[in-house]
Amino acid sequence: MDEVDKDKVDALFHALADRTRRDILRRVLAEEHSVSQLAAKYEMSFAAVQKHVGVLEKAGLLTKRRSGREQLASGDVQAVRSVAAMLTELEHVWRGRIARIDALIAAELDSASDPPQEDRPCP
Amino acid sequence: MDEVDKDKVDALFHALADRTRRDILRRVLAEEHSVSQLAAKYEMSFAAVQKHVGVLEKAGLLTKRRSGREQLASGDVQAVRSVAAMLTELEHVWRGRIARIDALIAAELDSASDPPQEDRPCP
DNA sequence: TTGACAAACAACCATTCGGTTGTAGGTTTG
DNA sequence: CAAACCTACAACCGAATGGTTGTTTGTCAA
Repeated sequence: MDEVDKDKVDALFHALADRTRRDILRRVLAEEHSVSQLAAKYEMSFAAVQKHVGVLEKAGLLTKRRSGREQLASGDVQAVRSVAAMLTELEHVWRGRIARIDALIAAELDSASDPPQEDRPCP
Repeated sequence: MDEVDKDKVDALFHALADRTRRDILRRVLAEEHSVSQLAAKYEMSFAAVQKHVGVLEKAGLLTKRRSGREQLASGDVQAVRSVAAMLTELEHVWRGRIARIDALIAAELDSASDPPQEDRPCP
């Protein structure tokens, strides 16, 4: 994976690592909102919400479009999917481990049913 | 959602928002590793890697088990799945928006094929 | 028993983060 | 035009983050 890609992934997860930003993302995925509309929903300054929107935008999780004097934010489901895909890939890594463990167990069972071997004078 | 849950989610995404931690998680999902084994893979101090492992552990993304003088870390795929599930839920929110838009369009097409209405003296 | 290795933990430092206030510019509306 | 509104942005502040070094404790091996 490229350095730039890693920066992108860092930005995506970091953007999602704040509850206010996750809430904003949920709203703009469900419907377009102006920054003011969003700011009205939270007990913090307009500038703070504006910054959160900026972080989500830089991460690519949301896009803005101008409409008169308002800036309308809309969630980008593709970016959300790309994050989900990374986690799925991690799950595949785990599946590989389980597959290897299963193979080991199978090999052990096999050898247990094998004909007696020369180095087994134990009992 | 509970406050404690939000703390948990914050911790999960924050833990994933660092490339070194994502790499560590990939390794321990594929196979158990001692902290020393992990530390050997990165160009940073043992203590730094130890901290990263600690962050992943607190987030619930990995568990440690003692073996002699080593501490073996193993990835928890359930935690990874829970994060993926949250993103899927976000995608569902977006689907709801699309469904509503489709409904609107359908309604508009319907009214276009409706019999002429009283307030349409335009042409 | 004495080293050598693995881990935990504390203290410190520079940077980033999440929040604030204040100022300035573009757009509607009266 | 003037007033109100929406947004952008800079400067600042306390807290958290990611890294370092150093010390301590527990475990294995010679």
